[in-house]
This record gives sequence, structure tokens and C-alpha cells, in this order.
Amino acid sequence: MSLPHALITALVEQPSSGSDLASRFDRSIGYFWHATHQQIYRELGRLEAAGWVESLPPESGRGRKKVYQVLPSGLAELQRWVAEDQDPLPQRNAFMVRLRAEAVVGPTGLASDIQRRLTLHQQKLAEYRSIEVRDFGREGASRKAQLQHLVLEAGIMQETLWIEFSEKALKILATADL
Amino acid sequence: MSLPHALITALVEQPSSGSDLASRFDRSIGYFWHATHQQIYRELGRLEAAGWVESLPPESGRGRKKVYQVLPSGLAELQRWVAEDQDPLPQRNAFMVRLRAEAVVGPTGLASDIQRRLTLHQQKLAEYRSIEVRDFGREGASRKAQLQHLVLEAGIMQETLWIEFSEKALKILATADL
DNA sequence: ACAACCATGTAAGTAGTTACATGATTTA
DNA sequence: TAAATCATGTAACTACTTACATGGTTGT
Repeated sequence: MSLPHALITALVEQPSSGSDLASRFDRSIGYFWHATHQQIYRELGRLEAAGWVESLPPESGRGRKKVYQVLPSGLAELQRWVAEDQDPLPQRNAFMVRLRAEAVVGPTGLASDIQRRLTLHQQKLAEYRSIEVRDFGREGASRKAQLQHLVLEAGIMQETLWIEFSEKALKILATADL
Repeated sequence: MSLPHALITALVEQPSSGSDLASRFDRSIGYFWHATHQQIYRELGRLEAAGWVESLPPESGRGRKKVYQVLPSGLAELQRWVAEDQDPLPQRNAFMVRLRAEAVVGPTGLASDIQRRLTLHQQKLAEYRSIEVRDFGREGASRKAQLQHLVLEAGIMQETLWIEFSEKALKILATADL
């Protein structure tokens, strides 16, 4: 369960309100750990109850936003969690289930949906590449920047994989459905 | 939500009991959609209540096993679901959360755990490759076999990706932690 | 006949999703 | 000043996880 630690990380990088976090989860952090605003607000409440973060009084934010920042015990918890060994999570890939189902009940018109998904993956890849150019253009970066770049590279590698895979699938369907 | 359709697919391929399915989910199907035996038994009950599968009377199985088989309405439901457009599921990759956290609170001793995970991915890859040799050695396969092979290839591509990624991560940690 | 294991399940809890609600602030 | 949007939530539900239970079967 990584949501609390993803939130603490985000708050260490930049103290934020729930809605700030929600929009950051739509951009950078959420590329690897999706969360809705309801999850975020609920989890922020838990983090505060656990004494890992505190919310600044609203006047300091000059509005209705409730800005949270990480407390020392929250930072300690994050360090503990990061240092812990963890196994890769079990896979859940609905598209593979669907391909396997198609193999036994098909042919259905899968190709058009694969084409549509291929486009989505190409868009995501382009997005990642533009972030890469914008944020990681220069050489000789710090350890921190190198690791952040590495995470982005994982995204690039994954999207590249699914593009390649989609093309392979289309090729099979084109020849096998004749 | 793909578990019911993963189960129907598995039962179309081969009528099975709950425990048979549980062991198949530990091998082939579960490589892409993990499920525990509790989930499987519960879902089989729902599928039967929905009239999509039926359980054969226990005497036909010659034991205490309850063997399920797919009914025509279950097959129709599977076809409907397969033909439906679906977006890729939102990503949830705890390791990327962890790397990003490490970037802000590190260095911790990440390298040893990455090395351990690298070994796990290499083992999985070897497993996939041996299944490939065993089940998909010959040429000129049927459409069905080609699609089943394709699913396995996705697994091979993914494990290869994580091996490559782990090696890249180790390289960064080796130079940046000096 | 007793222990170990197998097959099926129940119960309780956590995580994530979907739909809706409320008051504050900005915009037309 | 009314409508639209923003920020923060509540409620209800579904999916998944973890721990335990029960009775049948197999092996010694």
C-alpha cells in the first residue's frame, strides 16, 4: 500500500493542499500511482491523525486551501518504508485477460481498439519525452535528479513496450483474420 | 474488473473446480491477473448465481471437487466483454513511488533490494522462456495459438524491461553513491 | 484411527471507486 | 448578483486481502 508514502513524498517535495496534490497526481506522481481526490483527502486525514503531517492554519494560505506539510515523524516513516525490502506487486493487466479470452471466443473486431490504444500510448510517450527534455536536458545532474529521471525513463520504456506490443498484435490479427 | 471474465475464459479452456482454478492462477492465467482462492470461490458463486456457469453434480467429478463449466449465456457475456473498447488501467507501481521517495530521503541501501528484484525478474523470464519452448515451439500455429503466444510474449517483454531497468538503476546508484 | 493435507468456504478489515453534497470564490 | 467553478468533503459500494474454520480424503 503506497498511497500514504506517495503523498508524504509529494509533500516533502512541496507542501500542498488536497487539490494541489490531486492535480499533481494527474500529472507527475500519478503516472505511477493513480489516486482520486477522494482517496487523497481521506488519506491526508489519516496522515494527520497519525502525526506524520500537519495542516497549516488556513490564514497562512490566504484562502480556503488547507496546506499540509510533513512532520519529522512523517519523514522518518518515509525513510523506514523506503529502506524496507519489497517484492514486485502481482500483475493485473486486463488487456492480457482480454487477448486470452479473444483467443477462445474470437475473432471479434479487436484490431480497432488496439489501434486506438496504440495512439493513447504514443501520446503518453510524447508527453513523457517532452517532460524529459524540459526537466532533464542538462548533463551532470545530482543524485536526486538522476533518480527522478530514472523514474521517468521507466515510463518511457513502458510506453515504448506497449507500442511495440500493439504493433505486433495488429500484425498477427491482420494475417490471422484473413 | 476482469476477474469474472478471466475465470470464464479459464473455464472455457477447461472446466475446473475452484482449487484447479486457484492452481492455474498460480501458473498461467495469474501471470496477468492475480487472484487468491478466496476471490475465486466467491466469484464462482456469483457467476453461478448470474447463470453464466453451472457446477456439475459432485458424483460426476468422483470426489468432493465441484467442477464448473460455462453456459451459453456465460460465453455470450465473454464475447460481449471482449468486443468492448477498454482504456488501459491506471498504473500503480510501488517501486516507482519508492524510487521517487528515495530521491528525496536517500541514500538508503536500495541497491541490495534492486539486486534481489533483478534476480526475481530473471527467474520469471526464464520460466516464461521455458513455457515458450514447451508450448509454442512449432511454426504455422493457429490463430488461437498465435494469440496465446502473444500474451506470453508480453510477459517476456515486461520481464526483460524490468531487468534492463534494474541494471540501469544499479548503475546510477553505484556511481551516485560514491 | 490419527495426522496431514485438500477443497471449500466464512468473517473481518483495508483499498479503491462512484455518486453526491456543501460552502467559498471567481467570473459573466 | 447569479452562474460557474473550486476546494473539501460524506456516503455507499465494490474489489481485494488476511486470518480463520470445517469437513472430506489420503497416507501411515
